[in-house]
Parts: sequence; structure tokens; C-alpha cells
Amino acid sequence: MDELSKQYNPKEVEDKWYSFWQANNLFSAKPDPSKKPFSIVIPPPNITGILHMGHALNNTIQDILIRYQRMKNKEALWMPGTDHAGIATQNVVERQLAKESLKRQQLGREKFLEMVWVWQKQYGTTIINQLKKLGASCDWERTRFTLDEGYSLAVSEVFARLYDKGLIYQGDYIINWCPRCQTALSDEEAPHSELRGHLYYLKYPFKENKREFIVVATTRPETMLGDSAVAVNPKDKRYKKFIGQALILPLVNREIKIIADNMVDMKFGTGAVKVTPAHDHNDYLLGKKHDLQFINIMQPDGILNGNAGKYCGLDRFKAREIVLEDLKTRGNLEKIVDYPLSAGHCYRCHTIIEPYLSKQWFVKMKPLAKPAIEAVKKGKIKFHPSRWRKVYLNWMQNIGDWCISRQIWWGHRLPVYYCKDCLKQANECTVNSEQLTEKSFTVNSKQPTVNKKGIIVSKIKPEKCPNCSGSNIVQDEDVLDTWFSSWLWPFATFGWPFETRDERRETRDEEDLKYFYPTSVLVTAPEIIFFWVARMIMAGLEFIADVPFRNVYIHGTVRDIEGKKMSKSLGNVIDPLEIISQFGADALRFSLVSITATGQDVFLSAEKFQMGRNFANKIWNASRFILMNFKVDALPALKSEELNIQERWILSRLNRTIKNVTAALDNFDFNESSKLLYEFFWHEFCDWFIEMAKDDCLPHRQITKSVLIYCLVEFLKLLHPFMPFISEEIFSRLSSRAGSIMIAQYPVYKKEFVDLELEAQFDKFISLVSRVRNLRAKLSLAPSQLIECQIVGGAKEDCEFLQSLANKFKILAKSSSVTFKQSAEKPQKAIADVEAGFSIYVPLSDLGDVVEQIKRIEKKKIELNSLILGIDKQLRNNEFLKKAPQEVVDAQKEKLEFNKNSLEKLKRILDALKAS
RNA sequence: GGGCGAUUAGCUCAGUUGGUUAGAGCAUUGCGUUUACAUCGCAGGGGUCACAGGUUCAAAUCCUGUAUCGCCCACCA
Repeated sequence: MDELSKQYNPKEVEDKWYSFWQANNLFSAKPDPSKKPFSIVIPPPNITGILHMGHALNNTIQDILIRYQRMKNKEALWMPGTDHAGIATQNVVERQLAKESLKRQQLGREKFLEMVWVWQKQYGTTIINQLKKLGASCDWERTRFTLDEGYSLAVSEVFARLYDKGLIYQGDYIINWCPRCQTALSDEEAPHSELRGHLYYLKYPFKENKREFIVVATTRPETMLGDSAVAVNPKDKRYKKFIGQALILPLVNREIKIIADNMVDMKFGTGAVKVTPAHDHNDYLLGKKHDLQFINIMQPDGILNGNAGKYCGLDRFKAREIVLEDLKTRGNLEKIVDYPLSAGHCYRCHTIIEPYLSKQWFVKMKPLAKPAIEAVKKGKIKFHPSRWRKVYLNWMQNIGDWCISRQIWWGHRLPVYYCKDCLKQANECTVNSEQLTEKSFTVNSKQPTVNKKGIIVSKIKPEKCPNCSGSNIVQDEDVLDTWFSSWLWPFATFGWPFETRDERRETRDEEDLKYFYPTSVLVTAPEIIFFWVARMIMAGLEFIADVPFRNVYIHGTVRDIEGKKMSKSLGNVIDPLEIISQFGADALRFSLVSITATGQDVFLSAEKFQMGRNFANKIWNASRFILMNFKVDALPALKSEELNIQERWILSRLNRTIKNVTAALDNFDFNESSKLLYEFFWHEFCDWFIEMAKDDCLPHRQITKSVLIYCLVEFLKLLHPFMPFISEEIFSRLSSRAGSIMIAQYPVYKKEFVDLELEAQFDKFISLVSRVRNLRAKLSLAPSQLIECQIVGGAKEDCEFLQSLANKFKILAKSSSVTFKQSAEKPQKAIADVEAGFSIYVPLSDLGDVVEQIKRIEKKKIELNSLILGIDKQLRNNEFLKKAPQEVVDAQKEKLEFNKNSLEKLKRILDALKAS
């Protein structure tokens, strides 16, 4: 065996094993009727993405689950892939263009898309390679991309089906418009955030009496250019008399009416509100209701248009300044007050969104939401932690329609075509889908649909209009919201609707979907519950008639040490790749998981990863010790009758660790399971068992070696899902013939090894060793100075038990001799302490500070006294005796007895100390 | 305006269905290279579990309220 270095060096290990796993196809999964499936679809990262800590946490958790289940002999599939991320990707490429002072419009759609594809080929797999660094055991051969040919078919199929069902419609609405990205956004894509704004009070003069005004309050004064009314509450006594009267809109000199609507809040502002139907959601509703004029004053890029008169050509914010100036000059500005307001911001570029009137495509969500609500209510999908269930249900119950069209180029173009001829004579066009020939539209599920306006929805571009046979057909310019493809992820990744075959895999077909769907668990962050999780549930139920996953595990958001979300713009990012290169992927994974309480946000700093690094190093060195001392081959079996106390103890602890880790993992309690592993390995196996095994290292006790190696191997298997690389490296050195640890049998809990009584006795041993060590420290004894220990008290069995460990005790507590007796004469010239119900006597050293020891014991006495008082009081309480369960009462009685006993011993020791 | 989460050691956080001496990691103090490991070992110090009430024989844990911080949702111009 080659020499092992004193320090674990992840760099030498990680890439090697990752290649090995891939070369041996250990990540691949295919339907196997003899095994149970376990599947996860990855939340597809954006192709623009680079691995951040959120990904690291998210994918570590998934990998733990997958590796765990794989070792438990499930057919474990982790389906990978990436998301085309429409707006984000387009922005990246546009920024690139901007460096050459180019705009996408100058290139044209086709040229531009070519560029994006080139970019995608070059950079789109960056994040995949980074996931591999993390150790992710995805079935990479299956890697999908939401803009793949097959996947795109699924998207069109879904659009067509929903359209046929009447769930997709086109409409004029006020939508969230990003003037920078120049596209519509869904409500979810335009989160609101606080702004320090102002409330401007504008004076609108009456037509009949220009010296009288109505004052309206607004936060966006420039929109007054598009006002077509002023609204008041009909119950408002101040304004009742003015209803129906005309005002003159300042600057524009348009005549507008005063209307009444009880939507108006009398208490806000002046109680009179300007109405701009084309630029505000509420005003839009008012406009529809009261048949007002819709005056659009803005171009898509946020610059005012011809309707804005002399303000045409100004940016919306510049226009605000100038409008205000002009109003002020003319005396139409009453006052300005500071006012915090919240406005929607583009989730991609953070530009303030503009409520904008335009024609967009929508999905009716209510009918889709209904079964999705039911499914969760019936427990077909479980949220972990469960509180997210309520969040989900609440959103679903109040769901609004989904704006799915985007005015960008990178994405799935709407499968919507217009027959220009038919559109011209829309009134006469009354074709229904039956009149279409099957030949011209190969759609396997449904006929393409033509509505009477000459709109054709078809998965493939129709050559002729099914109605007029004309070829004057154009496709809708818009593309679909990225999430309109992501919501199909759990089944579209399997090839649904199965019109194309993936050459790379022979087995990819309906069988895969049948076998792996519904997936077992979805692991994701809370930010995308609405964007993605909820919509996947709806899509799964609608198109596959089953839920897409049985469990949703929501982990926390990764934040920096100050609680801020990590983001590049804040400059507070801790780069996982940096951590991997510094500490190793295993250290990153283990640290992340052990500091992440279920569902709580994670506050990170680089130092926290030292914990994982140190743990890896500890594992490395303990293994190194074992490998250096023992030949691994030809180990004797573990015969229980041959095991000594410490061996039985560690096997008991091991098996309880197996049980607890397994239970924690089954419960998605990753932080708990990692802590159990850490505690067992470091503070039980290393601190006690290896230490005790050291003088058993000689050939005379083969079985100790067996236990050491057995425990190590079982531990490594438990560890593997968390720290795949180091566990594989050591495993391979321990058992070169056994193959990869990845496919080793996961440890099985063996009850016959568990002995709780023994563990309790062993705890006493540990406490006594620690106490003697403590006494030594107090006495400032040199390590070389061995002492005689007398330990007195306890039950007979305990004394016998401890006596049989006397040799170990001597080594661990640096004693020349030790005796354990139930009672004995108090030694002369001894210093003492009480621990675990025993009195401990060690010879009084001349160096020893008796005064110090007396102080210590005094303090202990006081503590013990108050404890005894407390328990005593409780035991004299009749209510307690009557109402508490008997075992609690008994336990307290026992405790009282025990502590009284200890107190007695302390007192005697104190007397002796004082006497000396 | 609603909803959710957090508040425990100097710092970052655990603490499962209430059970009486509240744990870990880091930091800190003292000692220490005993042939796995100084990315280490041994020992120690450090907490009225945010606050106020309540339920209970018993509360960090359950209930109510308050405060502070954070997140999510909502069309108050």
C-alpha cells in the first residue's frame, strides 16, 4: 500500500473518482421491475447560471437522497438538465452585443438567435460541469434542455391542448411591462419592493369655473397625460355635488368627467383619484366599467409617445420632472409629500415595471388549480417542512390568470399562426377544426384549432390556411414564458409526448415515464414555489393525470453572515468552487448540510467550511491509522462471544447510529443525520474506541482489528451520501475487490448488537476517566507522572464492569493502578472528587493546590444542594405524585437518592481535604 | 393590511410528541507533540432559553399578548 499523507488532499482524489463513477456507468438508471424506483428531477439551472451556494445546497441534498436510495437498492434516477431561461439568457447576449454597440433589432431575429445558440453551446454547460465538481450523481446521459427539439414539442403540445380546452386566450390587459427588457412579465416575475417616493397633489380646474379645482393625489404624475377621468366615491359628501361635471386636464387641456365609483377610498389622499385606464391596473378596471378613453402615452421602451403632446420623446422619469415643473409653473401643483410606495421590479434587470396596456396570451388557472389543490389536501403530495403546504394552498386558492407571452426572441415561439386573409374578413370566417385535413397538420393528439378570427394553433407551421387555403400565414412573434416550459419538466424530460426518440438511450420511452413517474421528491428553494412547484403540480395532473412528485422538500435560502441574500451585485458571494478548491467538495457538502436546519435559512461565512474539512481530515487520519497497522485481508468474523466490552460498546453505538441516521434521512432531516455521523465517528469511534484499541493493535487480538475495520466500513457507507469522494477513496483502499462504495449495500441496523445497559455502564467509565483527567489537570501533573486511583461506590455490577476495564482505565487516565470497590477505607493523604456516584481518590501531590480543589468542591456542593432541594420539593408535592406518570416519579426518586448519596460523599471528601 | 419564520453561550446555530443538571461548532482559558491526526489531544470557563402574562404537578418546549429582526403575499392612487 502506498504511503498515505498526514493530511487529506481532496484534489488528488475527487476528479479521479468522479471519472471512475462515470466510466463505470454508476449514475445511470433504467426501469428495472425487480427494484423499486426512486427518482428526482433536478431543478434545471439556468444556462446563464454559475454555481452558487444555493445550487450547492440544493444539489447536495438531492445527491444525498439519490446516493442513499441507490445504496438501499432502489433504482435511483436523478434526471439532470438545464433551463433556457428566456429573459436572462437574452439579456446576457444582448449585453455582449452592446459592447459592440449593437442592438438585437439590428441583427434581426434569426441572426440573433443564432448568436444565442452559439453562446449556449459555449457556456450553457458550465453549470453542469460545476455540478460534477460537487459530486452530483445525475444520469448525465439523460441531460435535457428546455429548448431541445423534443422538449419543444411537448411545449407546443401543451399549448395546443390548453387552447383546445379553452384555457388559453388572448386579451388586452394591463400587464407588467419591463421597458428595459421590453416584454410582458407575469405577476410573479415582477415582485414589489419599497421605494422612497412622493405623493403629488395635483389641481384639476373645473371647466365651468377655472378658478375652482379638484385636487387629486398621485405617485406617478406623468401619467396624468393619459387621464380620462377623475373618480370619487359616490358616498363622499365633499364631492357628491360634482359628479358628472367636467374638468380640464392641465397641460393637455382635455376635458374629463368626474365619475363615481365605490372602489375609491375616501380616506386616501384627497378622496379624488385621477383615472389613467391605459397605465394603471385599477384605472383599467374603472375605464372598462365606465367606458372611458384608453390613452396610451408611452412607447414600449418607456419613452412617451405622440399622445403625450409636447412631452413626446421624453423618458418616463424625465417626463415626470418636466410635467411637475410645468404644473408648478401653472399653479396646478398643490403640494408634494414624501410617501413610501411599492412598485414592481423586473426580476431579471430590476427596472421599475410599467403597468402597460397590451395584447397578451393568458392561461386560465382556476380550472387547473382545482385538482392541484385537492391533491395536496388529500396528502398525495407532502411538503417538508409542512408549513409550506399552507403557503401553497393559499396562493392556489387565490390564483390569477397567467400571462404567458413574452416579447423576446429567445424561447419557445407561440404555436400560433395567423391567416392574414382570414383575419381581414374575420366576420365571414367560420371554420371549425373538423374541416381541417389531417394531412397538412400532423398532430398526434388533437386537431389544430382555427377560431373564427383566423387564428390557427398548431404544433407545426401550417402551409395553407385550413380555412381559405391561402398561404398568407404568419406566426405570432411572441415567445412563451420560460416557466411555461419548466412546468412540464417532470414528464417532458422523459420524452413526453413521445414523438421523437432520443438516440442516446434505447430505453427512453413511455416505459421510463411509467416507471419513474411520479418522482419521489422535489428539492427546491421557497422562492420558486409559485413559479415552478405549484405549476408543475397543475401540469402533472392535467397532462399525466398524476402528481409529479410525492414529496416536496423546501430548504432555506442561502444568505451571507449578515442575513442578506447572496448576490453578485452585493459582492457577498461565497463561491462554492472556491471552497471546493480550498477545502474539497466533501467538506463543502458536509458543512452545508450540517449547518442547515430543516427549512431555515442558512447564514454562511467561509470559515464554516473548516468544520467539514477538519472532519474529512479526521476520517482520513483515523483510516490511515487503521490501514497502517492492519492488513485488511483475512479478518476473523465477529463472534459475539469473543467480543470484549469496548467492542460490544462500539458495535452497539454503531448500530444505533445506523438506525438513527437512517431514520433522520427518511425524515429529510439532513442536519440531524450529519451530526449523528460526526458525533459517532469523532467522539465515540476515534476518541474512545481507537484509543482503547491502540494497545490491542498487536497480533494477539485479531478481533479488535475486525471490529475496527467493520466499524470503519459501515461508517463509510453511512457517510458516502454526504461525503462521496473520501468515503470512496478509503473504501477502495480497505477493500479493493469490493467495487465502488456507491453500490455497496447500505448498512442494516442489527438489533442484536445493541446493548443499552452496556452503553450506560460505559458512560460511567467515560465520566470517571474524564474526572481523573480533570483532577490531574487541576493538580498540574506531568503526563509522565502516573497516579494510583481508588474509585469507591456504585453498584456491584458497575464495579465489576469497571474493574474489567481497569487496564484501559490505566492507560486513558494515566494511572499506575486503579481499583473499583463498592466500599473501602478512605485513603490517607488523598485528594478526591465525586463523579457518576463514585468517589474518586488520587494521591495528594505536593504540587497540588488543595485550596483550589476545596473551592471547586464547595461550588459543586452548592449546586448539588439546590438540585436536591428542587427534587425534594417536587417529591413532597402531592399533585406531582398524583398526576405525574409513575416512571417519572420513580426516576425522580432515584435521582434524589443518587444525588443525596453524592452529596454525602462530597461532604466527606471536603472534610478530609480541610483536615489535611 | 394579511401570513410565515426567528429571538437559546462572545459568534453561528441544534434542541423531535412538555419531565426538572439546556447541547454542538467556532471563538476563548490552561496543559500537552503519548508512534492516526496541531486541519490534533486533554481539561476548563461561559446561558434567569427576547419580554410579560397564562395553562400544567412540571414550560426553552403549549396558549395569549408585547418588542425587535427577517421573509412572503396584497391593485391604496
